[in-house]
Amino acid sequence: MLDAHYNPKLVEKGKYDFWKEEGYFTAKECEKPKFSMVIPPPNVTGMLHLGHAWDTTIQDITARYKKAKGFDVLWLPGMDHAGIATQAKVEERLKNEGITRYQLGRENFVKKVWEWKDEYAATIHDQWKMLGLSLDYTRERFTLDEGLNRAVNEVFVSLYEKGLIYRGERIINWDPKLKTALSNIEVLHQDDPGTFYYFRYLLEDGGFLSVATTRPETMFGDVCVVVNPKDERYTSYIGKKVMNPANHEWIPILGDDYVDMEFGTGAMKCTPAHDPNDFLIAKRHHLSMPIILNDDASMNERCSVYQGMDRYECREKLVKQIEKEGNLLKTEAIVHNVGHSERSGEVVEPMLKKQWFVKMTPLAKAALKNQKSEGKVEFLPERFEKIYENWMENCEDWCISRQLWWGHPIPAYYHKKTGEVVVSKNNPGEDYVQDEDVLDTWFSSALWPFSTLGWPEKTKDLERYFPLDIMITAYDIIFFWVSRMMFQSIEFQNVAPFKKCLIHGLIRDSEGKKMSKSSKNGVDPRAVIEKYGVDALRYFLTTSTSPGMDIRYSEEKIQAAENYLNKIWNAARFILLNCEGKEISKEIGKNLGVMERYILSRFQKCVENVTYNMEKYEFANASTHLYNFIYDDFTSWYLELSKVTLKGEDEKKKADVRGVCLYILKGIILMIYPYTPFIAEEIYQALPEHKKSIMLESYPEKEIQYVDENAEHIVEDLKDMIRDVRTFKVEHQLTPNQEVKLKLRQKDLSFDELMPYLKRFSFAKEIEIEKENIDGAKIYRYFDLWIEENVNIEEQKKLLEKEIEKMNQEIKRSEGMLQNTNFLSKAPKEKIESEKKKYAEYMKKKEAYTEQWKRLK
RNA sequence: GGGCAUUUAGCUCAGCUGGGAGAGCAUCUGUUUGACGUACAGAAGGUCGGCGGUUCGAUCCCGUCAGUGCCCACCA
Repeated sequence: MLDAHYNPKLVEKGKYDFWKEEGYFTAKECEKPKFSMVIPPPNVTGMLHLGHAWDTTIQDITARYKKAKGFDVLWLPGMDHAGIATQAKVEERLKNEGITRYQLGRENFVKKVWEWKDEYAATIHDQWKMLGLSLDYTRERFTLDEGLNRAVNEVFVSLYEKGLIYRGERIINWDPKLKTALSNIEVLHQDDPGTFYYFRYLLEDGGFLSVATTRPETMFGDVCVVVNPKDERYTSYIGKKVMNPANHEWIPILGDDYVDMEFGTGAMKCTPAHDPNDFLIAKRHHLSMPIILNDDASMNERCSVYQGMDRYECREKLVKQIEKEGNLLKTEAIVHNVGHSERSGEVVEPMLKKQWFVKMTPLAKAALKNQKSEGKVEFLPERFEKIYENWMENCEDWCISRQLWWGHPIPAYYHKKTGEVVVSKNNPGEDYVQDEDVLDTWFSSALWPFSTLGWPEKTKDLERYFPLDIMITAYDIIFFWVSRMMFQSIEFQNVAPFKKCLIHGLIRDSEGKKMSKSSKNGVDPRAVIEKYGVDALRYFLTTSTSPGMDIRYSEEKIQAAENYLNKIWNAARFILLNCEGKEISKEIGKNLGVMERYILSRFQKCVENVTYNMEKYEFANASTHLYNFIYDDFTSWYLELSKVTLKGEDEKKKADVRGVCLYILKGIILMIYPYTPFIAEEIYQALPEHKKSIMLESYPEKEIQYVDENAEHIVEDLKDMIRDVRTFKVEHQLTPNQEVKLKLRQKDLSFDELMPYLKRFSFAKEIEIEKENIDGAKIYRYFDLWIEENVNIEEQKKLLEKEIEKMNQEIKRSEGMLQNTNFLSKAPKEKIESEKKKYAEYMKKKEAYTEQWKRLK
């Protein structure tokens, strides 16, 4: 028997290991249709946060639901080596020990990172377990494992051979702290305050040009000043020379359409090696491209006395020097967009460097074309498709080489003497050295949907489970990951990697701010689980918002979830207590009482609504339907009403009630099970008849033979009556259990079966049924319910007047519609019919109230 | 500068193709009814951001204005 109180800790204990050991998480080739997904591999950089918990719980619900629906479900787990992020963490740890990675050397450093990886993989496993994720551990992968490395090399070599990967010298984003190149999307742009400096550039034949910049230190790398050839102010200067006030070199004035005449002074300095636009201008005009920064963003040997100085220190000192020389015209405080490294936060420096790139145009084109075909990926919600496409349409070549040690080595080899480049899966020989860089982490993550299934081998798993049925992830990595999985899969598998893509939002703190380490507003899932249990956390995460929207963390809601689970727990306990050792009808549905017919019918509708929403991945809607059924129909009404029978003498009826209760209880816990598997399993195991685990059960199906509209109507009427009596008591300051006398006028409805219920729930001493009009002053409402108690006539009248006024308003509204010829001619038939019905209902009620009002003398 | 989303009860949010405004929490009143006080019964609370338009009818569709949040973008 279930304990008297729901205790999440006791309930959760041992279940995960049980499921895992029984092999319930393992996908098997079998007769069933397959349903496959892969976990977005978490970085091995640290703890999982609430965002992970949310993302994985949605997936777990999906996996468990599909399994219960009869699918052979594969949910493949794994982790990401997270190149930059992990390396940075390990370096930081070493720094605390006073060691740098250079002191360790590459090999030893990488060994240290593997140690780190093992440590954090263990933590992540613990957290997956804590969350109850039904992951197929027999197929777990790591982005840096051997098999995935084969996939990476295969893809790299293939793309290179197709001309879709190239090595080239271009302006890339340089992170001076981590000393590596970054791709465009690893740079976060933010508005920072800055200064716009206006300098005097002396002309060779007298006079000067005013040129403005926010980065004076880059002037050491300037090769010209550019003006728009259409700019009449400057046309005569083109071809002449000006003096760079930083290094006093004479540089030419060129004309180029790129320059915006409206902006600044209309004359722009050009630093080809440190600005993407300047780079393009320099290319057009065949100019030199001097680099002036070292890898740590200090000034290099081209910068005279500033050599070795940090870029900002140089900026400050240089401006002072120029000012001293009388060439600083003015300064202006501005706010401008500055790129920061996503990982280190450092201001990114655009730099001319030789790197490896993926040529995006052909790949993006194919991906976009696929989205217009039958094989398109269905985004949920739909709007994210546009965001994805928009990015695909505008993306630039992807810089994939990183100057790191932790990651997939680039399968490119250089001849020691000739420098010849060989791109190959194997080392071409002793005369060659391998490229020292590694690949962007996302290069390997992009292959995740098929590399984890064994590709490039033709494995059974790949054949059976690919493409995936759904990908579930947050909107902040659509560009990083979703888009890249798409074009790689289309390129190498000729098909999109998944059929659907369910996008969810981000979790925010209770104030609505993004959770982050720096603002220290992060909530540790483990603390929440400790306090409320994982089922409550899972329920909160998956029912608090609609698809695509952010969640605001709310401890109150988690508390509410726990209360809800306690409610289910107690309902189950009540039912089981009443069934223990008693006779239970096996076959329900025959000669049932009206209450049982009612609740069975309501339950079918609940199953229908829940299933409908589960299929659409509308987990919040599905849970709301279930919640309403459980709270209102089942526990607040049916279980209370059923006590009438259970306390009675009729053994057959009692057995029926027990049978119905068990049937519905089982259905309820099967529907709540994907959300809250632990409590569901616990209750399931307590059922008189059950399999070894709830994981072997099937999802409830709607059973049409139990739908009974008539029973629903009858019981709704009864509920109305009971509510009326309750309200009456409150309004007259009677205690709820105050005994009253009821008289009611029997009309078309047969109340006989309802009498015991009405009596018990109204605390009626007696109920008199009048065939005719009743002559009396104590009348209550339209059910023709008379309540003989100390009724304040004036108050009663007022209440009735209020009701009548309400009805009048409804009638007025309804009449307005029904007398409107346009409505009658244009509105759908059903609308008109239902409106007519409503109208009749209002009239009937009004009439009854009015009649009663008249009796109140 | 583009784009996406959002504005509904004190708070957090639902509201499914236009047809009588909902939930949870909070508030107030009452309840030792034998599953649950982590509960039960009731109550109060909203000009659905503003203004136009379409429609017989708009929280819902269109336009516009305003507030909020986010994403993208090479303006020195």
